[in-house]
Amino acid sequence: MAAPPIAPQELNRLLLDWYDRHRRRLPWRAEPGKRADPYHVWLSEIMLQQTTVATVGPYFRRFLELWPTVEDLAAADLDAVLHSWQGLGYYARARNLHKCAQAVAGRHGGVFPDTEAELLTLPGIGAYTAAAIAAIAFDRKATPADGNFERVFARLHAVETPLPDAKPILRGLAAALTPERRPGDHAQAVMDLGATICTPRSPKCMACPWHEPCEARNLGIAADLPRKSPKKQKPTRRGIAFWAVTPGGAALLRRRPESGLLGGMMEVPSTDWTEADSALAEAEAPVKGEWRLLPGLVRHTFTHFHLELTVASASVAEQKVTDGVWVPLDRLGEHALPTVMKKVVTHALAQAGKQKR
DNA sequence: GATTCGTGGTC
DNA sequence: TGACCAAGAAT
Repeated sequence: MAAPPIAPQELNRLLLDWYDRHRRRLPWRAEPGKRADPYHVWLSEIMLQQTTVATVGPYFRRFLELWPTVEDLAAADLDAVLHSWQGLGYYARARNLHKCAQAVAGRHGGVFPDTEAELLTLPGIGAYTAAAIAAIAFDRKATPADGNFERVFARLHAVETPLPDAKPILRGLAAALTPERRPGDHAQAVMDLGATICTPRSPKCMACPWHEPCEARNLGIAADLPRKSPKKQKPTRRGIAFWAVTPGGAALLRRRPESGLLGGMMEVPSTDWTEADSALAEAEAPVKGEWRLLPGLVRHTFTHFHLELTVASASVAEQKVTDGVWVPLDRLGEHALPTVMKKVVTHALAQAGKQKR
């Protein structure tokens, strides 16, 4: 049984009417009817990539305190940017953020380009983010097809093709509904709908402005869409982290390579992380010492593997190291430590402290 | 086109 | 407890 036909204009009227009444107040949004600051929109969109609104809030506010304009951000040290980004994850975003700020400050005199095509040329801005900035900051007709869009339109049209194969189909369906009038509000309306009503689990269909025309709801399969292709299971990698502390109370950290996993962030030196069992390999330690394995494990899960780190500890004299820096324990907070390394530090301090007593 | 890239919350 | 999930981009 096909759902009763409904004109695109009517769908859009229902959506915008709902949005005007239920619009979320978010730190990066302008007051109703006003144009948002493109710098704020860009910064928020980068932070929001694969990251929840609740997590982004404090980071967004902190970045604006530290760097009120894109030119301030462009003039900052990359280390300072990475440090402020610590805990947000996907650290390539922070490196590209800095690059992008420098491009905007340099090429455009601190003014963001206002077309999708130009935005797309900037570092860290892909198809989604270019469309989002064009629509939200400049009210241009663009379709930022994020996960919310995919879920909402998969349900509205009962698309049963699993993701990611369904992406181009869903993007087309969304684009067909993008209006000439208020395209920015339209985009934010779909996102708000996806975030608050058309949620992944237990969608609140009774409160949805598209309750009547939604094909998936009419079929009773709204909560089952979008379907997704099965994911590969994550392997477990293991390694030894070397916690070296001097009598003066300084620990050895080192900077990770600029690209790849946790690129540019600081770490407790460790062996490679491999799927093979890891024995205490003193030859791989960053400095010589009487290394002892601490009890327990540090567990952490990345996007595509589980990690189990065993921490080895040694008390050593402060010495020159080719690759690393000695950091006083009370100044660890000044360095850009990803969450997994904060876990290592916490575990090392707790267990090594116990041993001493 | 498939992989690589974090983290915290939720059920 | 573990798998899934979140306003994706780069390679």
